[in-house]
Amino acid sequence: MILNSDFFNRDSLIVWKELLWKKFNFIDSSWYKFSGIINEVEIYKWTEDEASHAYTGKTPRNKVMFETFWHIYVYFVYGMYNCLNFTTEKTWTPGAILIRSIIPIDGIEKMLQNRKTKNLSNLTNWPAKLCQALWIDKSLYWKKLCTKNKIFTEDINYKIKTPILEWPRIGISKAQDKNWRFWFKN
DNA sequence: TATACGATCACCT
DNA sequence: GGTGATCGTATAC
Repeated sequence: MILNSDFFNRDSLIVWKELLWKKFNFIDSSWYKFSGIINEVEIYKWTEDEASHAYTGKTPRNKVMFETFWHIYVYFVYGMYNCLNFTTEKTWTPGAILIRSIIPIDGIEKMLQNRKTKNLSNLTNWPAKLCQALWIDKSLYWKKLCTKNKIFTEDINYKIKTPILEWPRIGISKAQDKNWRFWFKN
């Protein structure tokens, strides 16, 4: 079952729980298919979250968080990396879930090529590595998560068996008291 | 118009 | 464990 607008049009603190163990699919411009199981996320939530890009208000970069849910928010960091987010929560309520890690399923050959590595365990297990492996960049900004756009999330009826771990988010200097990073071990 | 810095990673010791 | 790479964005002037 493909996850639709109703799935993302909810509180981020609810969406993340159901997003773990879902399958992320991305088919690139040459119809090459990538996919993987989402196993680590972080939540960025208005308005009480100082670490969120949306905290200080709407800007050209973050406006997709304000104006949509069920869409892609890609941003560029540290001069060389991209990070992938899904927007959540109703329009004008900016929320996003950062996809920090997936367990690769389809397209592993090309992921290895894109990342210039032979190390499987090092392939898609951090946000910027994930984008390198799948060649995700700002061209996906504001795309809707649906099959027509060849980028979507899918419920494949995995039952969560592994305990979910909560932890402070990574690489931020503000709002470190929030345990809004969630993941499970492979 | 100028400046400082970040939701990071790879490579070095 | 420490550091350099590298540039879009926000913010200050």
